[in-house]
Amino acid sequence: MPYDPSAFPPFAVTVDLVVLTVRRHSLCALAVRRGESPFQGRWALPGGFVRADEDLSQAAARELAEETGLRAHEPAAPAQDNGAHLEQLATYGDPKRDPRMRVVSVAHLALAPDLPAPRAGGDASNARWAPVEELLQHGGYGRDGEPVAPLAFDHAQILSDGVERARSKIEYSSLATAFCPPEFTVGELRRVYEAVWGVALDPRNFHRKVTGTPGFLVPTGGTTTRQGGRPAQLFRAGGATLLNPPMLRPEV
Amino acid sequence: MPYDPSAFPPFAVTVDLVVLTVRRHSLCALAVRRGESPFQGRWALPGGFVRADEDLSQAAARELAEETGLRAHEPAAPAQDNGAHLEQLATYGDPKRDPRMRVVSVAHLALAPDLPAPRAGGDASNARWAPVEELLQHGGYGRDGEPVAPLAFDHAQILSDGVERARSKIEYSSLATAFCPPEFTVGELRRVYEAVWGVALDPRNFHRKVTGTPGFLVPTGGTTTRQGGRPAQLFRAGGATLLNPPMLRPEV
DNA sequence: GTGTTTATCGTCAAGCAGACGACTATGATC
DNA sequence: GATCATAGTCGTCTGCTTGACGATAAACAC
Repeated sequence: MPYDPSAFPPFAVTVDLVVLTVRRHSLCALAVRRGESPFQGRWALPGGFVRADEDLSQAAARELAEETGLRAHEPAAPAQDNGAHLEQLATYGDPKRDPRMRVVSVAHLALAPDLPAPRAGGDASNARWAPVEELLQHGGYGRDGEPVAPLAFDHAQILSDGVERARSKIEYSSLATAFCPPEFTVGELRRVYEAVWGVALDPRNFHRKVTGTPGFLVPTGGTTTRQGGRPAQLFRAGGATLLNPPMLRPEV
Repeated sequence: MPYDPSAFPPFAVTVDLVVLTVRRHSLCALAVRRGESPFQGRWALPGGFVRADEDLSQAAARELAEETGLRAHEPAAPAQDNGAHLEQLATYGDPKRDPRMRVVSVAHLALAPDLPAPRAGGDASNARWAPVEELLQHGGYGRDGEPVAPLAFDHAQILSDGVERARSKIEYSSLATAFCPPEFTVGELRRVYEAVWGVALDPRNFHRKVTGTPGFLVPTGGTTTRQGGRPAQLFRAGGATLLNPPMLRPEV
């Protein structure tokens, strides 16, 4: 049976990125300022159209590289290099989500270690790392007193879903190491959990949990004092990707 | 800036459904036989094009109703009525996944109680409930000796992802009740877990766990002997949607 | 009545988590 | 150099949850 173009309505397909990192003890997301209508001048999640010959994950990795310079590695591969974790999040297709046309957006979630400065096509003033609470509180004010308008389109919903995915996934997987540099200390990993969950964790119990889980952390032999205080052992992420039993998120 | 149709390539967007139920102590999925090329005569997951004015979840609910007659309720709503649980699963967009054209499919996962007979547009011979292992083992043979060809398109991958989602989600949520009728016994719920996980669970420990979790099960006051043996209390699903601590899936 | 089936309650030991004391090793400050 | 602050690491104790499993209860089949 030949292909009948009239049998289906045409859609534009985009990828949007929730890029999360931990900066100054708080969970931050990458936001870019829109240069075009609609929502011109408003902050939005980075993203763009999927090309005709591209897979969705390829498109997400390309957008991630364009916005941050990060290479992505697939969920299967371990976080050995300095690339970012990238996984599909969810797809958003409300008919009215883009006033111009029918757009279906496949959102992806990227987790990266603390990065230098963002770049959006070389224009730093149009991209920034912002604490997720700041991006999600509609009508509040940012650190510099600038009024924070709601994110463009349905990006607040997407960001919220991405944050929730990250919060729940570090419970039962070793994904939190994606926020860390290749070598890190137990304390640095704990501060990642504390920033993502917004809670304080007991350093002693945390240390016992992560070092007692086989395959989670592999000591590299080195130590560091970059956090001050007593030198801490350096670890790499081990091969284990699933934490069983999971890390328990304290009740809030 | 006006809308420029040349700025993006057009896609067809479909929804595919992984409809799971528990029948005769085994996890089964709904499969339909394709009447058209490509993959004519092969089994596939039910699905169809998203209409021009439809949201993705609306399209999934419409397809579900067309194939099974089930009404869907959103994840937020409790499973009070006899509808099915429906949630978005993942999106598949490999450029070559459909040989005819560029199709992005937003797969959804539906969980339903054991149903009468399937109907695919009224044609029962072209729809069936099949154990998921049977649908996933490429080149095996079904119960009736009929050779089982691999599912069409990338539907084996989609089904596999849906089964894995269901298996993991009943660990930490009350989702297993979606496989049960509105009123059910602890034993029936246990057999759901056993079928989905493919393991045997201790009836006594299971009973202690589910009845000891506040808000998980609400006794209706009634009893039943439909399973034989001593009459069992009937329960409805309680308001709790998250199980904390989770039900532990035994190592296999 | 006896046996079978399923449901439900109880017991016990092992393991894990939360609370928290104690000690160690560095840099900063006086 | 002594003292202090900071951060890391090792233990201890208690309570809760789990897994294994014994025992009892209430139906049906014969």
